[in-house]
Amino acid sequence: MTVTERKERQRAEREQLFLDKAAELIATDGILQLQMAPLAKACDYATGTLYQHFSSKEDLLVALVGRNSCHQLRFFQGISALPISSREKMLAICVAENINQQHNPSHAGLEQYVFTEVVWQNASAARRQTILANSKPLADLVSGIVQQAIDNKELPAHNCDAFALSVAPWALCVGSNTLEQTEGLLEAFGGNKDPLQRYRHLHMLLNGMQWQPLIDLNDRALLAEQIQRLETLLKPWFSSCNAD
Amino acid sequence: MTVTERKERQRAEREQLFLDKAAELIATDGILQLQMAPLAKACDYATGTLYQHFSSKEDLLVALVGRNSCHQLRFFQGISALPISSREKMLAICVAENINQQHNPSHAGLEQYVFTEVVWQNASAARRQTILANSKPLADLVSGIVQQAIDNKELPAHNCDAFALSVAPWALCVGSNTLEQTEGLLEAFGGNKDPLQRYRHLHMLLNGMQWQPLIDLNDRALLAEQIQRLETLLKPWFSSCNAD
DNA sequence: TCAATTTTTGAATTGGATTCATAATCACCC
DNA sequence: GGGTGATTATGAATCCAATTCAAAAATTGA
Repeated sequence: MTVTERKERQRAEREQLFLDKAAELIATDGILQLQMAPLAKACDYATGTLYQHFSSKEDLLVALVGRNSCHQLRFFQGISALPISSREKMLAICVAENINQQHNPSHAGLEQYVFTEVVWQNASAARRQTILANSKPLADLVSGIVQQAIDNKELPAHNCDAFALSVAPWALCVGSNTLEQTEGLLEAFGGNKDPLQRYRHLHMLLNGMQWQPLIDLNDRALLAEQIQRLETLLKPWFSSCNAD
Repeated sequence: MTVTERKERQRAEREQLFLDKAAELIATDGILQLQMAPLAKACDYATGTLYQHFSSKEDLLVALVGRNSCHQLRFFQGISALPISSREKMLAICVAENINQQHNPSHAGLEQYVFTEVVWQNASAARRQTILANSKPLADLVSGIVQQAIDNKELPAHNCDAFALSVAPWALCVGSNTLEQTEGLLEAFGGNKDPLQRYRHLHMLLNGMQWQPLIDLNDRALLAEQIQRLETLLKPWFSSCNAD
């Protein structure tokens, strides 16, 4: 059925167009300002057409986050293959997320918003299913790094499976994002302006997991150098992942 | 001005009524279903009256979270005074948050929602200011526990101030909540049904911070016993804090 | 008791998401 | 090439709930 295939492809292309434009509008005006009718108009389609792709505005937002996680997957796969220690890979994942957020500042806020009950429940079940399925390889990849560390005896299993262990750094990253994202929060409590702080905290956690090699938490220069090195390593690769 | 005072008091009482009823409606029907007009009606006031207290629906939601953090403060102050080690106090804070969430399941979701850009920016600046000011003593209290640990040489300062250190467990708790909150997320990746997992992760972090006494992460029975003990200790105190 | 002032009221307005009857396009067949 | 039924796109109309605001009610002070 070559006709059906073509239609399907065109449909998929249009969906990408909608998502591209939505991302663009969000980047310039903020999530708050995103409206369905103007978005459709900006893509030269009618409002109704937009609704043939997304069952609701929330559904579109979830789709947007889902697409980003596909990009992240390729990016993260590259990290997994890097010739660095398993512990550094885990750190690199975190650095990668940060690069991604610097490249697209509204994304962090969008992600936080999308996993909110209000938005999540208003997206279609199919869309939720899709984003979970898309994210699975990502979670597996991180679990894989943990498993590798366990197999290499760099990390004791602590009676947990690799996924359960991988949740700890994941939660820490998510939490750090949330706190930094909320405007005025950290400032109101005690001026946290150090962008390396989250990495210091992550290292604390990794040390606590006994993930070898342990690092000296007092050595700020070492941490700065390490993050600098990872960023330099990752940024070109990030650009190449986003070039298509 | 006794007249002005009385008016002010009545106004404050009405505000509490609105908040109580809103919490009740959210608890039964979910955040999604909360509507301003029915809420006002349920309190036997006109819609417009509601808007004399809250500049928008988002403003009301932020107020709701703010009020809860006042309750938490008294609860946490009790913890701070408990005759247990500083490390256990930090753990107890986390347990306390969980008790609070079990007692009021919609609260975790609400909190996540409220600190979202979309909601946060739609609340009035005054309200944001209030919640930050209300939360400050809470943050100070936690920082105080950290400081106490440093002073007692139970915790090395790692070149950071107490607040910066306290952000690490805070972020981990926030992140754990977010992940658990998102329906289907952890289930889709690898069945995490262990309610103690978050505490195990916290202990990993605290071990990594070198917060004495270090605990054996493999000893599940010990962890279960410790959490059990803290819950038993905290629950009566929680009830007495919510009894007024 | 009355007039000025403050507060409350809830119907009307508004903004924007979503729908759906109609029009256009397409795929297929003669 | 044109006719036909099926599929898809359109955007004005609908709907829903947040928000406003002119009028009514209550309060205050004289």
